[in-house]
Amino acid sequence: MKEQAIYNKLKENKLKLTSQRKAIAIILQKNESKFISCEEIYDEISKKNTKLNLSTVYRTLESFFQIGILHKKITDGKSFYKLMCHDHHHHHLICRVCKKTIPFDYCPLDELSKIAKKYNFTIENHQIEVYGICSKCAHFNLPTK
Amino acid sequence: MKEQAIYNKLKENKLKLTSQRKAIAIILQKNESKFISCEEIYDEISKKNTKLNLSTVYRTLESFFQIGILHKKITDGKSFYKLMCHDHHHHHLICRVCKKTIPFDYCPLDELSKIAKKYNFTIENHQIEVYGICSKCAHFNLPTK
DNA sequence: GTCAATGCAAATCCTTTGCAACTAA
DNA sequence: TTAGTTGCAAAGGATTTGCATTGAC
Repeated sequence: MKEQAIYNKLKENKLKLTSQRKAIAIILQKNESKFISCEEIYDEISKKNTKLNLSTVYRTLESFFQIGILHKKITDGKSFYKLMCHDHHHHHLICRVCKKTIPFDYCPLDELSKIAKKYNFTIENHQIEVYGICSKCAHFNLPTK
Repeated sequence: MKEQAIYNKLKENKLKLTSQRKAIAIILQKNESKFISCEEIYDEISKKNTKLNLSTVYRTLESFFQIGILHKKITDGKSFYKLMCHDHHHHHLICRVCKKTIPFDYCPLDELSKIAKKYNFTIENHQIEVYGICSKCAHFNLPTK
């Protein structure tokens, strides 16, 4: 998702384009390929230029999420966000060391729908996540936690 | 998982069988088909008979989880647990209203493994969860959040 | 000018921890 | 007897909130 696309989305949703939101959007873009936490974003911005408050980061990420430009994901009781690449539907391989995500197209939704139908269950959404170690981190061989 | 099986597991792992752990095991069994939170377990026990402390519940569930008799799952920054039915590998349809889980056998792990191989990614575990509304809750028609 | 967004500090929610007292084995 | 468990109260981490001030439109 490009910077301009983000700004347009904000406008569409009547959210003002503040300097803080710009800064956050830029960090999100830089990390387009991985989930990052509020704190990481906060640190990366405040160690450089602009001053901003942690709660602003929380509020901003939450509104970005609500207008549909972010993926959100909670691990170990902590929230992580990632820019939508609003292309096609996909799922991820997620490296537990570097947190990088590798998207893949495969999705067994047809199969899942059949199963749901059998139980009269109405699917609203689904999550398929494959955790492990990416090739670059393979040599670290860190313990699971 | 039966009560006795739980007690055996405790013994195997040199965990003492205390009255608190018994009480917690019983509640877990009563709720075998759904994920429940520490607080729910705590409430259900303390409103009746035995007195016990919330931190005991936290500690107990965590050790139960560590010896492999519980599934753990974090939603909205809150932990939920559920007894393992230590049968075969499976995934769940999860009702967002009543939190009930419907297990199903289908698992596309072969397909996921192929994908992982392509990226030299080593799979450690995977999660497939299908959220929605079960047939019993269908008429509630509650908003997503 | 107006209303939304921000900073700040305090509050909240869930969970963990230190330690002394207790209890299953 | 004694190591593992518990209760209690206090601490911790992540996130949220109230409110006065600021800033985008």
